[in-house]
Amino acid sequence: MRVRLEDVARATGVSPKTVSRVLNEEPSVKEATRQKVLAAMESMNYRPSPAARGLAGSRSFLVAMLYDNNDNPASTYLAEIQDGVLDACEAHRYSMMVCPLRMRGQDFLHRIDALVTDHHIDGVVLTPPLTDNRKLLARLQEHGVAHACISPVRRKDVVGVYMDEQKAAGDLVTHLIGLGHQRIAHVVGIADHGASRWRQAGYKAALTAAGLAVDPSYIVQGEFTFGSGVVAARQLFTLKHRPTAIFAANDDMAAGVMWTANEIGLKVPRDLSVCGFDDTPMATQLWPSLTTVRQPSREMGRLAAQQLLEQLRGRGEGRLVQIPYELQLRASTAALPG
Amino acid sequence: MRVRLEDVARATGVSPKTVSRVLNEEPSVKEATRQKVLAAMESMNYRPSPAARGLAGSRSFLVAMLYDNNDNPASTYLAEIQDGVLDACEAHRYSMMVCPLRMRGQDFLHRIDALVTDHHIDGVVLTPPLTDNRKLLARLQEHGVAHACISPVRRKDVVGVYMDEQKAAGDLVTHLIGLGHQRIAHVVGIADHGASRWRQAGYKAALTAAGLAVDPSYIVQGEFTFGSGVVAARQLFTLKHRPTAIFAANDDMAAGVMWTANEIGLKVPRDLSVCGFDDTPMATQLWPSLTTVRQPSREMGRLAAQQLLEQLRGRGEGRLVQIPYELQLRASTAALPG
DNA sequence: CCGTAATTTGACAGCGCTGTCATTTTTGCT
DNA sequence: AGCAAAAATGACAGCGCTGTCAAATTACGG
Repeated sequence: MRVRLEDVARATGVSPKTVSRVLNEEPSVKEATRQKVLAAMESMNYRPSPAARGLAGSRSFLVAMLYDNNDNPASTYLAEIQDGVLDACEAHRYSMMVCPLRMRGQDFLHRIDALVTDHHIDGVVLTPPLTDNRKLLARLQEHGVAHACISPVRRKDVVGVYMDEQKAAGDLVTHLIGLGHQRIAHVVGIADHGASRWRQAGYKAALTAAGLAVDPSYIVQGEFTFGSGVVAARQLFTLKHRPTAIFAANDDMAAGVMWTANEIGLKVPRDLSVCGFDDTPMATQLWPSLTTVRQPSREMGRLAAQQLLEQLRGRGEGRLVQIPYELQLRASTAALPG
Repeated sequence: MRVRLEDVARATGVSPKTVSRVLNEEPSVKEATRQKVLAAMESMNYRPSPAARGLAGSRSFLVAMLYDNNDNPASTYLAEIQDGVLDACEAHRYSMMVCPLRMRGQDFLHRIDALVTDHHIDGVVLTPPLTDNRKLLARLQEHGVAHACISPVRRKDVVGVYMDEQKAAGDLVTHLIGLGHQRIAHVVGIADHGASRWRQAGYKAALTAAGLAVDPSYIVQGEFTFGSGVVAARQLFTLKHRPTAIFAANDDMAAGVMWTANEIGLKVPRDLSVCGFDDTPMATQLWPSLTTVRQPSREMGRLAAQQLLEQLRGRGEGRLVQIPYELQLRASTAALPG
């Protein structure tokens, strides 16, 4: 049979309530009692029932990881974040649910409501592009559900992690400029994702800082997919003055660009430098290997969840942590010949 | 405030127990009553509390998706399966937990115990290579936890989905033979994974069927990773009679092979045909695009979960479904010149 | 050594649902 | 119409825990 809190109480000679107090790390328990109870829990291998705790108490010890299922079909990026979130949850004895949201249409707000009323979720971790959705954030606020964001930029009043993507993108483009490139194109991500905005801003800032003009015909819209990278590249390759370098807003699109270069017989990096963003596993598996920006996704997931849990514990704790990025200079970028 | 079962009961003029019966689709409820209750549930927007149901009843409406975290760091393959499983769960109003298992050492069995005692899991979906682990299966049996497998081959007494991987691998190799190749090498996956065994068996069978000898020096061990593909390829490329075609047991290793071919200046498919297995997104993103076998992972996840849930509903229902595979003949394989 | 405040502990009800078993209603048949 | 069997419903306790509030214990100052 299952070991219950009551059993631990009997074994220790205290009331169930006291055991409950120890379990929940409430302060008003004498140290000696706490030790006795903890020892008994340990030796009896007591494991509290999440269902009972959720039903009786105000907390469910459940957090959800939310992601957009429309623009992110099964990416390694999300899988890594999930891994990190799961890690942090386990460390704090929380459970995690994953919750894909179809962000087209409005019914995704109902899913939030369902999560909150059905499962009494204690908090959520938001991944881009959900972090950019005002309505979503507002609804969470309404429900009083704590949330942490994995965001491309700093936000006030929000805990989680962020990376200075604009600066990272800028550094990448500056690197290209340093290699002698002047005609540098940019493949933008999905328009209303913050990530697209900030990466593009970094691209423009770097050009401007180097005294180069921002040529609108060198900026083409993509949608973060391999296919959209192909389309964008084809468009860029028809330009009279073909770019000598292309910065794609993520690795998938960069892969599309490289694929298209192959298709029309351009040699990377001899004829064209290419760089991406994210450092997905693919980056090192492409030939030539892809210059990109490393996002430590797993770690970001872990940290975001950790901040969330900290906030849940202390109500008010939990910070917005900045994650350092790291340029990965690989074989897909090279000095402009001549 | 929350709408409870009792509220629905009061509104309908029946006892709570009857509403419970309707909720759980128990047979002994008069059709008229059922309709009344369902209508009330609908109009009051009643949503049962999973915590209460789990605590009071014998079912938790929770299934877990188990995967091996050691040999599968955040793959798209698993992400797609997870997506499918989640899909099926939602359709049946079940919740899903994800549960990575470190299959080295024995403590992963404790994690199973924990899942069962803590969360009262109703069933689990097993992904390879967990499906090959006898101890794991035995432990699940012990706990009386239903499970569905996503397996490379047919198994008796197990529900889930399977694909005839041996035949698929055979077809792929037969295709190479048809293109005129005779020196066909094989990069094997992790030794104790069923998938490795069956794919290798298919490779050998196809050679034998075509009257070709199986040359042990053409069979090299890999471990399903890109890096191991690189290592394997380097080894194969040092052979006196270099193979003209390489069948890698999955796409990642095939990518490694292609990368290495690039490295030493071999042109694919002119100098070397390469094929993989799985049809991950990468397959179409490589240059040249990779010939491989399509595994409909998402669908497999969905179906496996569906069979599991069917079994849970009917206790005894639930089948082992065969999934058809599909050869994807792409640019990485070509006829042997001369 | 006593009174008062602070600390620590416990009694008890109840979270929202389901299992068990008793009770009522309906059905089928003579 | 009348009876046994089957079908439908309900009463009630309790799943394992926590919130509330009261009781017991300890600490402290004079």
